[in-house]
Amino acid sequence: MTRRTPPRRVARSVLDRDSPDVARLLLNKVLRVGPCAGRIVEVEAYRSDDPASHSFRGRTKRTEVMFGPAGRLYVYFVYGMHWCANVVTGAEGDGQAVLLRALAPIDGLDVMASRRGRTDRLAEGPATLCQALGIDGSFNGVDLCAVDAAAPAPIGLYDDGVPPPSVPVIGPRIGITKAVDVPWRFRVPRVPA
DNA sequence: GGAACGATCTGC
DNA sequence: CAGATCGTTCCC
Repeated sequence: MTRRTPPRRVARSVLDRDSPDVARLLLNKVLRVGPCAGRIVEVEAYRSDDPASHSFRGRTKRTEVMFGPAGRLYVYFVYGMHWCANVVTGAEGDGQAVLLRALAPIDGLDVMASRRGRTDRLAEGPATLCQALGIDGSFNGVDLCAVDAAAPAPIGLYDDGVPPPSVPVIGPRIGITKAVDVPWRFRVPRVPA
């Protein structure tokens, strides 16, 4: 993937809208955590009026960040061993987020490979993505749209000029048991060349 | 206080 | 296809 423009941070205003819309916009954006970076190629949208969402049952200690302002990272622990990361979207109080499901690695491949214990499929799946980038609970709530001194490592969401796909692959979300037919998973299609 | 259940991944 | 493994949530 050729970088077309110098990377610049994604503006918070881009994220301050409905998560299914933000989900499409996040495709092909770049997430950087320390020395590692990758292009976002698969995401899922969640909303508070959505039975599959953590925010569906209202504000709790865990979902506090999800109800906060757009642009922060919502990190949660699941299945007793995995971390998953979301970008919070919408207005403060909305309880919306976009789950990051897969990245195409750009920088820090060696670090990612070391953390993953393998050299292929470095960031395919929400939990492996977090493992590859070193994202854990200490990253919960960090701001992706500005330098966050409280973050465990330099982190941010960037636009390097590569636009979202005009026609993303759309499908149902993975691993949920409610609202299983809602088509809020979005993926960058495999490009012809 | 206790139990059920995950927005998953890996290896068999 | 089942096991790993534990925080969060909800019910008694």
